[in-house]
Amino acid sequence: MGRRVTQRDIARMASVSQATVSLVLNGVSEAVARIPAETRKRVQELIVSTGYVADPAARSLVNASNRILGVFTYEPAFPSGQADFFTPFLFGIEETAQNQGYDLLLFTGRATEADGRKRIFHAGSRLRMADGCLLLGIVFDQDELLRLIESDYPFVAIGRREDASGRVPYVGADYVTATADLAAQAMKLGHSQMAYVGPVDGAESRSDRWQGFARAIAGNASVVCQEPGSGLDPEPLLDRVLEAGATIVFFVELADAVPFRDAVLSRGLSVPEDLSIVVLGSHVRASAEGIGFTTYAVPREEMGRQATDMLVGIITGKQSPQQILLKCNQVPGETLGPAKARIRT
Amino acid sequence: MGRRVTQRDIARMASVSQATVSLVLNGVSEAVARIPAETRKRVQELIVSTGYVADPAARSLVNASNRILGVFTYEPAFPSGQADFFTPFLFGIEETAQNQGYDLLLFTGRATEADGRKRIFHAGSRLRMADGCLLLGIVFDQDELLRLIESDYPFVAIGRREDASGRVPYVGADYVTATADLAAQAMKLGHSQMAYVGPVDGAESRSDRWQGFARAIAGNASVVCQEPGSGLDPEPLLDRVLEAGATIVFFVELADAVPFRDAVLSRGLSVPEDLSIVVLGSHVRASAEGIGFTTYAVPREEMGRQATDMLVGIITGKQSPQQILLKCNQVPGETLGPAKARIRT
DNA sequence: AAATACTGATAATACGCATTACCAAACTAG
DNA sequence: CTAGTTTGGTAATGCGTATTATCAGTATTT
Repeated sequence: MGRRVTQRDIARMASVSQATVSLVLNGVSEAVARIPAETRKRVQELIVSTGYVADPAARSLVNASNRILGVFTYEPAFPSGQADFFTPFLFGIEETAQNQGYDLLLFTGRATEADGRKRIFHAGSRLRMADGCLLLGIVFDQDELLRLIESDYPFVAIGRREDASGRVPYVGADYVTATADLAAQAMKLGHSQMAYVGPVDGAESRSDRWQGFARAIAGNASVVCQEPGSGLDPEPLLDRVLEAGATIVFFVELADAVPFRDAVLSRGLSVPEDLSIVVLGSHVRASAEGIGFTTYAVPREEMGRQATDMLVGIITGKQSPQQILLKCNQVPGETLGPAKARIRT
Repeated sequence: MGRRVTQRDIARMASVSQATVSLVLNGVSEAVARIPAETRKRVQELIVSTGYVADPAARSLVNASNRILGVFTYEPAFPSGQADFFTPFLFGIEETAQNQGYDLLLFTGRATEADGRKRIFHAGSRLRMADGCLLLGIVFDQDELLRLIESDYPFVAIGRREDASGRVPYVGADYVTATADLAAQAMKLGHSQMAYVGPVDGAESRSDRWQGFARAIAGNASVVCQEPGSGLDPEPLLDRVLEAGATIVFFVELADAVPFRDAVLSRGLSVPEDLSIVVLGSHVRASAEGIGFTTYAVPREEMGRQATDMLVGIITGKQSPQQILLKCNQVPGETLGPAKARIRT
């Protein structure tokens, strides 16, 4: 490749000094440096015609902004499994970055041999090429969060993070309230024997659901069956659920709910007449899949948008780091109905 | 931002020079600089204990490379409509970039007021932040391609491009052969009256399909019906197809084929007994949608991978720009069957 | 005519790192 | 004792940019 054009090249062409080019480029006010309109214009034109762009490396050496937002995903960003999980966030991020005039730098860093996780900090990390960074993922690394905070590097997490003694700026989804609302709705419909399929602790997004659920039913309904979820065989699961006398099943993962529903139907039972099914959060896709599960929509695009806005605000100093929870909208669906006297099998 | 540890800090602590720290850090061989094991160890320990990481900006200033690959999409990258189109490419690109140790810079640039298209070159373009660039999209801008080539900037297009007098490096899909194969297969099954739904010119990917199709059937079968496709009302389309006496319909867009098939079925006809349907290319998703259309798979991930590899090769000077077409694998499906005496309606 | 103010720049410097040329001291060979 | 060699480093430099102090020349005021 023919060497990149530098300010010196432009300076030579315009018969001025490199300093002048820099001053024109950054449009400094008359107060700090006087450059007559004529010279200014001459340099400007060279800049445009050569397609010159300041080298981000050199700029960040002298502590200037690059109009680049970093995006780091703890789990591999694209590889298929995660695809549907991350892409909605990226939609929102890209849209907002575009509006704000920032480009996106996707950190691809490889997973370490040690624990198979990606690391933000590692020899050769290009984190500082970006003016700030968005963090996505299910599970975060504590030490890295601390280090980010201590180094005062602008960043925003997507998803609630109570790590690092609560100093992590984030835009999350209010799983607690949304889940509690669904549970309350179920109780109003007469359900008192409930099953819950999914993890009850671990990442915030998991434990929040369980807590919202547990608090809502406290005293007025009981959990007769609780399973960890994720790839369970639907048939034995259904056996246990019916055995326990549950009239409704709450699923954390849509992926678990789909085969379960099939199992219910193929056993001659109907949903929600005989058994109600509720999914705790899903993306827009869920409704497009044909089956109208009762659930709530996690506003992933909007989370991406607001996180990006917040990050830009922090970078430009117009906003201080915050912690925001967005409301999840209820999706009525067709799988939640009134409780019915239990059919013992 | 609290100042970070630099090589100078470490040098002071270890009572050596900054140069020595750099030499130890990069583990240069004895041949180029002799550092006794003792000193080496002392410095190493300081590096570890301080958690020092070389500033990527300073590093790339020296190496004249940013280890960043740009990604430019002519159509908006993520916004939902295009989502499923671009993401498979991005999977492959991300995977390979990661393996090669490059990060990805997504150019978000806005569409111009004038024609609603995005531009690579515009005031403030950060193209040159990347060491090279991947180009995605259906329709490219001729002038910009020329400018890229003339400026000797490393880039690779995804999808065949015959613009700019054939000097565009690309990794494309062999639509011609794949389409011709399907057409030949159809003829072997006795089809001679064919319908073709989709554009016959415009972008290479469109015209390639038509040409592969037209050449394959030349003389031995005839096109009794040709429609532009894209959001056609399926009912009238079906009328015209049957009217014309076609025994098979080729669709460029899966999105057109799905409602068409529904229309056929709801009219009491069966596929492929009464009418065969073939889709000219689709992503992996197609098969997962439940309906097993006869088609061929465009290897989008692989295109992304090979394009990225080529780009890195060009940047590092280990490879010269090339033009590559990848084979599309046939997907047998269940919608292509033997031709049958036509039912006149 | 001398002092002062303004104009239009530029030279110099720092940022953090990699790299090369060079050097003083210790050691060895003759 | 001198010349050469090896050891263990260091000083200097450049990468491309932003920024500040400075300056030569011209215009204006006293």
